[in-house]
Amino acid sequence: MPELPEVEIVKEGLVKVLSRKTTISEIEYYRKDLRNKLPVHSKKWIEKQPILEISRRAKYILIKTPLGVLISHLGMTGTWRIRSKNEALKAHDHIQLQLSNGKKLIYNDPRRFGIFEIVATNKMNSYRRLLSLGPEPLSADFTAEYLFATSRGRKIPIKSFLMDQKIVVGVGNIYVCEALFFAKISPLIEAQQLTLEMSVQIVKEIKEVLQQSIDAGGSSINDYSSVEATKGSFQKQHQVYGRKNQSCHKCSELIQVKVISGRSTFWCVNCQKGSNNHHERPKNNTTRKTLSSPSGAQGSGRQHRKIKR
DNA sequence: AACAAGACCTGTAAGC
DNA sequence: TGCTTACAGGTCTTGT
Repeated sequence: MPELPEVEIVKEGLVKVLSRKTTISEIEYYRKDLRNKLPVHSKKWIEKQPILEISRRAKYILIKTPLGVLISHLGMTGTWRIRSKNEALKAHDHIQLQLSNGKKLIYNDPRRFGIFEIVATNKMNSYRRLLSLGPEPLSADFTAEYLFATSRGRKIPIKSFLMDQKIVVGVGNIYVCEALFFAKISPLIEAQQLTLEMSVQIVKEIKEVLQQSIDAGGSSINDYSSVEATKGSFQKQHQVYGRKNQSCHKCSELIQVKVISGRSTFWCVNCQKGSNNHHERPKNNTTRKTLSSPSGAQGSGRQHRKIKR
């Protein structure tokens, strides 16, 4: 479920609930593992300790105390929510954090692709999952020059390249499709075919689409929601993701879908160049980003919600 | 080293 | 209606 914008929203939700004053008084598990075995002995590094900082690195949420850092990755279906008074546990509620102010935080994760680990604070710099991650896409380190240089000699599709967390973090299947649409570049071209000019476009559009999604509260498809259970709305602005056979908002061509390295990939063969797909017709670009104007975006009206009788 | 494909899980929706 | 299959926001491992 969660790419960088969604993880960022969840992290902000945790910031609102936790602080130096409000600590985690107790960590409780309702099963013994997610993707990793749940940490038992190191719980004491977190429990009753002052919260120094809550941050995000890539798709990981980090809750730092003097002794330990609690690490949460949401996998595909992980959520954190506040458990209201007398609320019964639900299916797939795996972890509960009792807070010093009486509130309870619940981690729910049907598919259990998530991660929940505790690392000694003084060993964080050698924590394996954060080693060899690429730059944050919204940081100044993620530049066109960097993308151009790292893509030399790489034959994998640009789409797969951008989803490689060693290259750049936080970009997943939704936002890579969206960013490539705005950059007008086919997901199929080899990474090494990028020109510097194309790199400029891609970097610009990745930053823009991620920031706009954060501003919209993320994309809520199926079950994603924030800690306070609010839904994001960015899915309403998706130009290609999840829009198979619907018409492109820019040129009306039908949106294509193809599996690339195991993930469904959506794009417009007409707007996105390099699909070894001929016509490069310089479409008169009247509608650029319909994004900022909620009035635009509609196009063909119907949303990809099922209306099943 | 680089790349593709499969594995890990469960729920939901589509297809028959 | 009910059974079967395909697919889902992400890593991580295995094999070529």
